[in-house]
Amino acid sequence: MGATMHDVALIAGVSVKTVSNVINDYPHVRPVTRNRVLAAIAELGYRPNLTARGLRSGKTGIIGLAVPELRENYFAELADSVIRAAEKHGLGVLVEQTNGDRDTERLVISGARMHFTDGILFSPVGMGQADAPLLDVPFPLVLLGERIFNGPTDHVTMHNVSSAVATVEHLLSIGRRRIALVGAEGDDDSDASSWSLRTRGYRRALDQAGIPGNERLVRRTSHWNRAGGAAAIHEMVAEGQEFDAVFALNDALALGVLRGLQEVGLRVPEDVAVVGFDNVDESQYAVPSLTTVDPGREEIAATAVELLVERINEKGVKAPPRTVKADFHIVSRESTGAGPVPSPLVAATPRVELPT
Amino acid sequence: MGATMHDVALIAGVSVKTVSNVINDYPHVRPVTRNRVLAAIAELGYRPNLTARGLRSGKTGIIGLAVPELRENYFAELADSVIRAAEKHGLGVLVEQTNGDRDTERLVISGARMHFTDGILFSPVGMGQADAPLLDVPFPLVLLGERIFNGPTDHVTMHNVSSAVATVEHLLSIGRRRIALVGAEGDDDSDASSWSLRTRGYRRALDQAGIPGNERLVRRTSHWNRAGGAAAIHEMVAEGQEFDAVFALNDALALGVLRGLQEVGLRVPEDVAVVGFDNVDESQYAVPSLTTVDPGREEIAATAVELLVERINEKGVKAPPRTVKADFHIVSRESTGAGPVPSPLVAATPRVELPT
DNA sequence: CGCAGCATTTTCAACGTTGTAGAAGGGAAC
DNA sequence: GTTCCCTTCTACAACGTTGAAAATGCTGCG
Repeated sequence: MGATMHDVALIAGVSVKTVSNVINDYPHVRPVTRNRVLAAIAELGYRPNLTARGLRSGKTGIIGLAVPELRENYFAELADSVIRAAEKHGLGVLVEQTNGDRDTERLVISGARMHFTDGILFSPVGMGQADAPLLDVPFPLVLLGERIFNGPTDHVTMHNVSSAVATVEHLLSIGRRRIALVGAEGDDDSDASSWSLRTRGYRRALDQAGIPGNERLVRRTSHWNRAGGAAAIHEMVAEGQEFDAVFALNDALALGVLRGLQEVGLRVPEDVAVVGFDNVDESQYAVPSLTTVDPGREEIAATAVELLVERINEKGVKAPPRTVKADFHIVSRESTGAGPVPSPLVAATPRVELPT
Repeated sequence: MGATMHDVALIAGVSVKTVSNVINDYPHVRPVTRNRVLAAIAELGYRPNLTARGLRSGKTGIIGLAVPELRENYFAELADSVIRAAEKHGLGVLVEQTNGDRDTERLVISGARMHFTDGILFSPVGMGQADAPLLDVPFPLVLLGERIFNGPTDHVTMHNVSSAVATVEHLLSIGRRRIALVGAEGDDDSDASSWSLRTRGYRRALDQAGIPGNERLVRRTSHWNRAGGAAAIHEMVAEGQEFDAVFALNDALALGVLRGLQEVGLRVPEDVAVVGFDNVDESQYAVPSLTTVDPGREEIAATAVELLVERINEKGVKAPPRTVKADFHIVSRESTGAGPVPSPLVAATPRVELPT
């Protein structure tokens, strides 16, 4: 197919190593020689074979990103940010979809398909805390999300509890007292999943405000999508529950909540204020625009890539695993009564936490 | 880092080639030997080095996908489909973002960063028909979209004109006569861009119905996003234009149109029916749910991957470039009067899908 | 017993690149 | 003039794998 270094060397009348030296900016090459080589490269349209280079160097310049599904807005936007962050390090990103399926996730980190990559950013959804030992893999791996804590790898996550506290405080500050939570996944919020952590923040904020919790206002949903959010509203209304605010555990749920409220004739924010979580692009275009928690997606992506690059470059160093939590803020929009201009509200806390 | 074939050979007491033979299921290996090798592989946790394999074989098993931005729903969903299609062929997908920038797009197909891939799926937005010659690259390339036709490569695209005709016919069939178009990008629709083709379909359908076109109802927008769609509505209303339907050239615009209509107090679909284009996931959850053209994204992705795989595997064959257009259908939902429950629908060519 | 025919395994070279070692050439210092 | 150093360039080997071809050993048959 393409010309090789050998062809270039032949035309330029030098050794292949000299061609290599020119390409890699080795200092001791005479300008005359350099130009001759560059001319030959141009003439042949030569491009270095990255596979061969990768074999020599032991690196490919590619990192893997394993997420559930790109059609979920949050992960598409995360991938977008990761690709941009990786580009700054000169890295390409190979995207793998796990569908949130535990077996697929395990396959991905088994390295079965990922051996072309220098390391992997992994956002599990199907695997849980019990699978933590499986993360002890022989290649650089950075964990994203909330499914597994205190694993053997670096971990980038968000302030789930404190941002949920801040969210509820925001709702309290605009006078709401009967605040529903939409998106619980069970009755036991003692684990470290997103829903549990955010639910604990919700309960803590109510406690601190001296407001008695109402378990009828803590709604489970079959899925974290718009249908789930809308269904939760219909259920609560059918039961005759009274509420003046909804904290949805992600934006997709919140958008469904907005739809559900419209369908039952409740006004937002006059009758019910709504807050989501994730700050996906879409939230700012909803009707009304959606107040939401920006969990620091850009920062999460940039940090994750940086940690991975460090692990890749200092392979020998068996430094202890690090955990980083991104700063969050609440983006206040129409669904909680803010004007059309978004205004950041609450800011966050320390970033690096050492392993416990 | 990892164990090599050589290590396995040493432990199993065979040559490296025998290890290779076991791994590649070469038939003439004694079961005893095979088992010994497999045991050694298991013991060492050996994984073949794909880089070395790639160097030998000249292939990497990775294809590139170059799209504008993953945060645009359509491209996220396209990437999702492409990754799934590629997986069926045992291929990984390296995703590159061009931001729709012409120079970045040219860089991507120059092969500067993509040399690790066996071929590229390329969805240009910044480049245009004039850049067609640049697509004559020395590696397999499959073109997606409408920016460039009759180029030197395989091309997968959609039925822009006829699906736009069908869309307008759908609006006519429910009694609408003053149909606005939102998303034009200029006055000259003679080129082959998405907007031009769809706009020509719009005009043709009106012509065929004997309805005089009203250029005041053909609206340009700064961007194909929700803000652009909403702004177009506000402008038309401010100008006092009368219209009973809107054909938005993509779903993002259509969602903005829905918002704009609500803001000015027009009901959908009673006062104004709305149709979008793309059938992104989001469209089915809008309020009201959005009637839209499904341009056959799944089929486009699967076809594009297949064409690329063929080119990769028959590299010598300089077969003439092929063009494939995916089947489309119109998905009828609430924004044109379809109820939430499957109801009588207006047919479109060549297929119609019932609302979900 | 010798050899063809086959199953099994090995040796060798190659994919395209880069690190290591060192050779060739020129100039400065003695 | 000799020695030493510096610049510039080259030869060789190696990264881990696999195709081609050759080597080994066994079976059956004349």
